[in-house]
Amino acid sequence: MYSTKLSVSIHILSVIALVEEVQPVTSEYIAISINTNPALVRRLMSRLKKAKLIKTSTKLGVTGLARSAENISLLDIFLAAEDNREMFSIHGNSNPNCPVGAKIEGTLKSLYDNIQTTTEETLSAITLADIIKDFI
Amino acid sequence: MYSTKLSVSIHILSVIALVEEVQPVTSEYIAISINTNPALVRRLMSRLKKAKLIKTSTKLGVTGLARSAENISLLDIFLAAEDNREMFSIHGNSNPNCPVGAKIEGTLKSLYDNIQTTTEETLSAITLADIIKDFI
DNA sequence: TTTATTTGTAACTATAATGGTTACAAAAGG
DNA sequence: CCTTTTGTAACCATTATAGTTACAAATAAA
Repeated sequence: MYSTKLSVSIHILSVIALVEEVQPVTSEYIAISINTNPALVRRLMSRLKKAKLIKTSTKLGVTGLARSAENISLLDIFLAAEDNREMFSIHGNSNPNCPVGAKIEGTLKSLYDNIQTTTEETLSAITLADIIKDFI
Repeated sequence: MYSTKLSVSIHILSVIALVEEVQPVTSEYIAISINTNPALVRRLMSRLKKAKLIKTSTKLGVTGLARSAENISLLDIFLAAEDNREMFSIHGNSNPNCPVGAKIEGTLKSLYDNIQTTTEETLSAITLADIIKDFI
């Protein structure tokens, strides 16, 4: 189970998408909507900025999305938000003197890689624009 | 990121599938292949038994798969192994006096439900038989 | 040029989950 | 009966998460 980083990032981007036309938004403004504290929001903002999803400026705060909501996919947000993006963990250290132990890591790796690819394709088909329809 | 429970469960089931014809297998035998300790194996065995994937008996150990490897899907194993099966966590406690905060939980829930369903369909298309081909 | 504001980040804390381990009662084959 | 093995409870160490405080650096605007 992944952390709430993706969920909170979607929340952050949604608030920005809805307000960017009107005014720059600060981490404090967003934090009030999420009901958490500004530093936590800035930590995620920093990731979103590095992933080129938002524009920020000291003194002004977030000045807007770096791309249109139609061009930001859930996969983009996921890749920006999560450190450990692999869905399943593989146990290491299996016994090499056993037919299963000797090959299990490789087998699981290629198995999981395929599943991961399929899931990421699903994520890339959904955009921020799809999501914010709910809030308008 | 999910725990290694699915990976270790696949390992356990693979060893059983390969050896069941010859002899019953004990948690200790399996633990040696995984390079861990028998209690950890039994903890997972207990789940696999409750999910009706394996047959066990005190004194003998694991007496075999409860169904053929062709009829055990990765989804079956996943559901048996993991407690928290939801892929993404949702942050609670958002501010209801904000258009986004008021609806975000519901929006994320239905969004994630759809993604989850798609991923689980992928898992259900893969069987234990597919996996153990690698070990034979 | 100065000032006020906000980002960006480091450091620390509490809590929860994970993987690992020991221990032992209960079941059951032989 | 006796021996073996499951099934489970109770710990422990480690790690990740979410939350929080604090502050230097950047910068818009007066």
